[in-house]
Amino acid sequence: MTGHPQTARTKEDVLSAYRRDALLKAAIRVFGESGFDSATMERIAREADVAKGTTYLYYRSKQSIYDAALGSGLAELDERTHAAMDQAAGLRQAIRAFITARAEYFFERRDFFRMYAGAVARHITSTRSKPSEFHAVLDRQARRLEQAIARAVARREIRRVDPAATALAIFDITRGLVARRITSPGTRDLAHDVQFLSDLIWQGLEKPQAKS
Amino acid sequence: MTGHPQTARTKEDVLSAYRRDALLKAAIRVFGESGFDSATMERIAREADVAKGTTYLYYRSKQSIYDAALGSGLAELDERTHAAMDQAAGLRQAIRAFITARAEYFFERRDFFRMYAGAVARHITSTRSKPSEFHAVLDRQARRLEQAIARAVARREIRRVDPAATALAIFDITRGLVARRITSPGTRDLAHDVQFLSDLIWQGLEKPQAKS
Amino acid sequence: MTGHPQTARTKEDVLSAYRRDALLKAAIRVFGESGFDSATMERIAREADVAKGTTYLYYRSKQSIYDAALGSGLAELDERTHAAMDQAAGLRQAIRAFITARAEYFFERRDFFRMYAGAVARHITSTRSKPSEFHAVLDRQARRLEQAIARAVARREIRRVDPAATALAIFDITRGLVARRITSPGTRDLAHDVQFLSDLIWQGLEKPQAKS
Amino acid sequence: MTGHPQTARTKEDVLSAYRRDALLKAAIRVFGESGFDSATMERIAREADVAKGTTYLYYRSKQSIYDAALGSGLAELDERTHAAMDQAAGLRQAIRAFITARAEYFFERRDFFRMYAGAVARHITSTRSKPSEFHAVLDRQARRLEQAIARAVARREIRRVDPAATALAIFDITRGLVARRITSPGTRDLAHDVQFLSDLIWQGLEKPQAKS
DNA sequence: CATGAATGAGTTTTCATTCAT
DNA sequence: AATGAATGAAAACTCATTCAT
Repeated sequence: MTGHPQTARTKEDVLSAYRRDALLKAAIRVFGESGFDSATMERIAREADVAKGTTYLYYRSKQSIYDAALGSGLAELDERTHAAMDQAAGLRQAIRAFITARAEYFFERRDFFRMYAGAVARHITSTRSKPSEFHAVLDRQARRLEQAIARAVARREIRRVDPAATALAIFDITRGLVARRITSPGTRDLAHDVQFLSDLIWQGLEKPQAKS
Repeated sequence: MTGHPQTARTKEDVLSAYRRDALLKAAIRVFGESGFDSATMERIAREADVAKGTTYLYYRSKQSIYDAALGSGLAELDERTHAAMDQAAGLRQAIRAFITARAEYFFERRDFFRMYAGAVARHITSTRSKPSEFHAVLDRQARRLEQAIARAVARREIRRVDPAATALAIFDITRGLVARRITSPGTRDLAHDVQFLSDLIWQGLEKPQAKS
Repeated sequence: MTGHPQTARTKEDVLSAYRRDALLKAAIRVFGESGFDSATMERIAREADVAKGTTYLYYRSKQSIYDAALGSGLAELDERTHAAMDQAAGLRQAIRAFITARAEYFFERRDFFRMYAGAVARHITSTRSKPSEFHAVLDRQARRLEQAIARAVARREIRRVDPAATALAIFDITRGLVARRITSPGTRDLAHDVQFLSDLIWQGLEKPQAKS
Repeated sequence: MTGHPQTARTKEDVLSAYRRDALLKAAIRVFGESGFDSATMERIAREADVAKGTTYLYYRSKQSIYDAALGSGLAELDERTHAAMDQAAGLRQAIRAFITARAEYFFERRDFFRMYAGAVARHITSTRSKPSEFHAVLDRQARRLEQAIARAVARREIRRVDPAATALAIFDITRGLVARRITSPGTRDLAHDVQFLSDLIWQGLEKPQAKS
C-alpha cells in the first residue's frame, strides 16, 4: 500500500514459491521413505524447515500435498521422456530413449521413484476404482510409446504386435529395472542393462528374418 | 503331560491349525483390500471369526501376521510355479508355464496379489535395507527361472543373454500383466495376453536366424 | 463359552451400563461447565475415570455423547413434568406443577440445566435450520402445556388466549427463573418465586371479572 | 507531535473509528452466526475488509472484540429501550414499549440477537462467577423496568408485586418471543404477539377488580 | 499503521496391544 | 485358550496470536 510496489510483491512471491517447492521436495522424500500412510505431516514440515501449521498454508491436506508431489514428479518425468523420444530416429532408438530417460530420471530422484512405486501399488490396492488422476497420467505416458509402436507396425518396421500390450511390457520392464537397482544398489553399469533390455524387446519385435 | 490323552492334544492341534489358517486367509483379504497401514487387527479378527485378542495368541503382532500371510501366499505361488515349470519341455514352454502359472494363481487370489503388489512397493519404499525375508523369497523364485535360462544358454537353445536380467524382465512383465487386468477388468482373454508376452520374450531370446 | 453362562454376561452388562452412565454424567458435567466447543473428550473421560479411548467404545463421537447426554436429561425432565402435571386438578394447579417440577429438576441437576441452556442457545445460533431432534423434544414438552391450556379455554376456565403462545411464555419464564437462581445463588425461597410467577400468569389468564 | 498537522490526526482518527466500527459489525455477524468458539478471527477480519493482523491493532484478543461487540449492541439496545419507555404514559404503555422496542431492535439485528442469546448461555455456563460486565449490563437494563414497576406499585396503579421478579419475567418473555420468531420464521404479525404478551402480563398485574 | 505468513498448542479420533476374567 | 474392554500413543488438522516487512 505504501512503499514497495513491485519488489515487495515479487519478493513475497519468490519466498512463497520457495516454500511450496521446499515442501514438495520434503514431501517426496518423506512419502518416498515411508509411503502415504506412515508419512507424517510433522516430518514433512520439519524436513522443509517450517512448522507443522505452515504446511497447511500451502497445501490443503495430506492427500493434497501427496497429489501435488506425485504430480510434479510425473510431469517432469513425462517431459524428459518426450524430449528424449523426440530425438530418436526409428522405433529402436525410441525404445532405448524411453527406457534410458526414465531410468535416469528415477535414479536422480530415487525418493520420487519410491513414491511413484508406492502410488502404483496404492492404485492396485484400492478396490474402489475411482477414476484417478494418477491412472490418467500413467495412461498418457504409455500412450506415447504405444503410438510410436503403432506407427512402426504401420510402416512395417516391426512385425504386427499389439501396440498397447507391447508398450506396457516396456513400461513394466523399465520400472522393474529401476526398482531393483534402487533396492539392491547396482552392481553393473546402468547403460549396460538398458542396452540389454532394449535389445531383448527389439529383437522380440523384429520381423522374422526370411529364412534361407 | 497333565493328563490329556493323545486324542485331546490332537483335537487342540487341529483347532489351532484351523485358526491359524483362518487368520491367514482373513489377513490376506484385509491386507489386500486396505494395505498394511489401513488394515486393522479388528477387521482381520472379525473376518476370521475370532475375537481381537485371540489374534495375538497366534501371531505376535500385526507385522508378524502380515509376514505370515504374505509368506504363505508366496509359498503356494512358488509351488504352483515349480509344478508348472517342471512339466515344461524346453525353455519356451518353461517361460509360458511360468507366466501362466503365476497369472492364474494371482487371478484366483486377487487379494493376495494386491497384498503382494503392496509388499513389493513397501520393499522398495523402506530405505533401511534390512535383509528382508521377502526379498529372499522373491529372489528364490526368480532364481528358478534364471537357472532354466542359464541352462538354455548353455545348451545353445537361445542366444547368450544375462540369465538373471532376463528372468527379472519376465517377472516384471508378468506382474504388470496381472496388475493391469485386476485393476482394469480385462477385455480380452488372459491366455491370449500370456501368449503374446511369451512370444515377445521368446523371439527376443532366439538365436538370430542365419541370414541367407 | 465355558463357565459362567448367565452371571458373567450379566456382570459385563452391569459394568457396561455403569460405564455408559458414568460417561453420561461426566459429559453433562463437562458440557454444562464449558459448553460444547470448549468441552474436551479428554476431560469427560477423566471425570468418568476412564481413558480417552474408552469413551469411543461407548459413544461414536463428541457430538454423539453430547446428544445422548442432552437426550437423557430431557427425557427425565419430561417424565417428571408429566408426572407432576398429571396430579394437578385444573389449569392453575397444572401451571404451578409445570413450573415447580421443572425448576426442581433443574436445581437438582444444575449441570444439566447449564447444558440445556447452552443447547437452546446453540439452536438459536445455528443458522442452518436442520430439523433437529432437539427442537422436536422441546416442542413436545411445550405441547403438553399447550393442550392443558387449550382445554381450559374450551371449558371456559380461562379467557380465550392463544394456547401455544401462552405455553411458550410459561416456558420462558421458567427457564429464566432457573437461570437466574443458578447463576446468582438465590436469596429467597424457590417456592415463593414459583408461586409468584404462577399467580402472575394465572391472573393474566383469568376471565375478566364481571364488573359491578 | 511528529509534525502531523491537526487535519492529519483527525483523518487518522476518522479512519481508526471507521475500522473499529467495521470490525465490530463484522464481529457481531460472525459471532452471531457461529458462536464464540466457532467464530474465527480470520473470518471477522475478512468481513471487515482488513487483514487478520490488523484486528489485533484494534482489539487485544478474540475475547476482547467479543466483549466490545456485545457491549456495543447492548448499549444501542438500551438506548432504544429507554427512548421508547420515556414516551410511555403509565406502566401498561411502558411494558408494551419495552417489549416492542427490544423485539424490533433484535429483528433489525438478528445476528446481534444470536450473539446475545449465546452470551446469555455462556454466562449461565461459566461456573466461575467472575463479576462479568455482561451481567452488570443486563442488570441495569432490567432495573429500568423494575423501577417503573415499583413506581406503579407505589402509586397503586397495579397490585403489590415484586418489581424485580416481574421485570425479569417480562425480560424472559421478550427474549423467548424473539428467539422463536428468529429460529422458526414467524407466521403471524409481530405486533400481534407483542400485544398478546403485554396483555397477559398486564392483566396479571392489575389490581383485582372489586367484585360486585 | 497494515499486512499476512508463520507458529505450535490443542483437539478429535483411531487402533495396536495388553490383560483380567 | 478365548474374549473383548481398556488403554494411550500418535496423527491430521485448526486457529489465536505474533512479528518481520
